[in-house]
Amino acid sequence: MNTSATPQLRPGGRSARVQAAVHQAVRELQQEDTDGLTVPAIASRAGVTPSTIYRRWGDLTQLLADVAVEQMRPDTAPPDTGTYRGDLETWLGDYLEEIASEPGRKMLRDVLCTPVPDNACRCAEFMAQQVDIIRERAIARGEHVVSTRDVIDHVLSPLLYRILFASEPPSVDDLHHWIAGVLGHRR
Amino acid sequence: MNTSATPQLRPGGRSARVQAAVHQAVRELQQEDTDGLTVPAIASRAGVTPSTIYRRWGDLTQLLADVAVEQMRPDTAPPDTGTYRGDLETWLGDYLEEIASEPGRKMLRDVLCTPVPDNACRCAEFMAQQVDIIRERAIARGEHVVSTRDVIDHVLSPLLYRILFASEPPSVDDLHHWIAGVLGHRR
DNA sequence: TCACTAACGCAAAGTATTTGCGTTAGTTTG
DNA sequence: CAAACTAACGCAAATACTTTGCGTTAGTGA
Repeated sequence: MNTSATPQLRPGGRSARVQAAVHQAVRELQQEDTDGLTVPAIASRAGVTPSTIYRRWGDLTQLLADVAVEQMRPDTAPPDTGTYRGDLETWLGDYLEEIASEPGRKMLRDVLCTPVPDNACRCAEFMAQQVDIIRERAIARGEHVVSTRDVIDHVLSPLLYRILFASEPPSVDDLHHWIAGVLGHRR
Repeated sequence: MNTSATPQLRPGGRSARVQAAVHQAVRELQQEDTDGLTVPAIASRAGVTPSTIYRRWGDLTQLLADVAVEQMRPDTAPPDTGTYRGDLETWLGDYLEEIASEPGRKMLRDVLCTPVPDNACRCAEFMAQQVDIIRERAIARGEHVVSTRDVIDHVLSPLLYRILFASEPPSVDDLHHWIAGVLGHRR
């Protein structure tokens, strides 16, 4: 029932090994089978029994959400292009490309579809962190910056709205237009 | 397998009655049971067999998405408060309250969690229609308006982003701030 | 080392999902 | 209007997934 990734180290805890095996099994099967992604299949691949997965994650959707959140965790800081605007355009461009792809959209759905909102929050924190890194770097350069909140409200939000609700993902031009918008008006 | 609501009228089609019964059963059970919302339960309540539902909708998630989309369809035009800003603040305020509630968030999840993106698109169209009605009314009054696209990008998008990804829904002040933002800057 | 606790494996029981086949209802054609 | 046609439906058997009780095992603290 523990959907979080933080293992509580009480007497009988043995979480790390099983969690790693199950997560890896999910990632592998997601690439191969595309379709037959079931708890028994994951359990078999991970070398555990289905009941282990059910007891630990509850059901398939929560396991998939857990895996998706981990895959969304940034593994590196946004590339430094030398300017605030350049950093935003580059990182958000890469992010757009990644999240607009079919596996990317699947990951987003996996995260959003769990009844517990915690997973989506963690993704939001990841994204805010990246925007913050870009912002701090710009401040160190002496550039004029806007709040991370404004970047999220007026660039990341429309970007994700389009990907989730529209039939076509936003273009890079849309993205640059939104960035120009937040950089243009003050606060 | 026909997940859309438009019934194609070929020889053996008999869709309308069963669809209505199943949709109503889902809505009833969603209020009562909260939890035991299964295909067999829905089928029993609707007076059909489970196989009917599986053949027609594929699985529970697609059925729930279909029902959620129908519940999101606006039944009335946004109230006319006399001004563009007032109409936006009132309709978006009501919308925020509705969609930030637990059943509202559940509906959003149901719509977004289906692999076929068609459902979410229809919801986006519903929302755009409402914003457009408000806009046309303002134009008829001779008011200065902004594009529906800008309202969606800079008001609706952050609103939905917060509801989906943040731990707290946006406040009415946030909403008014976003509306003031789009009404303030040109285009 | 020993006691303790939570997680795990196993297997049986309980549900949900899929599928083949016969039947029924709605549509089109003559 | 009647006959032919087609897709959806009901039924029931087969399959697959999920839940649960109980004994065992591995990690933790004393």
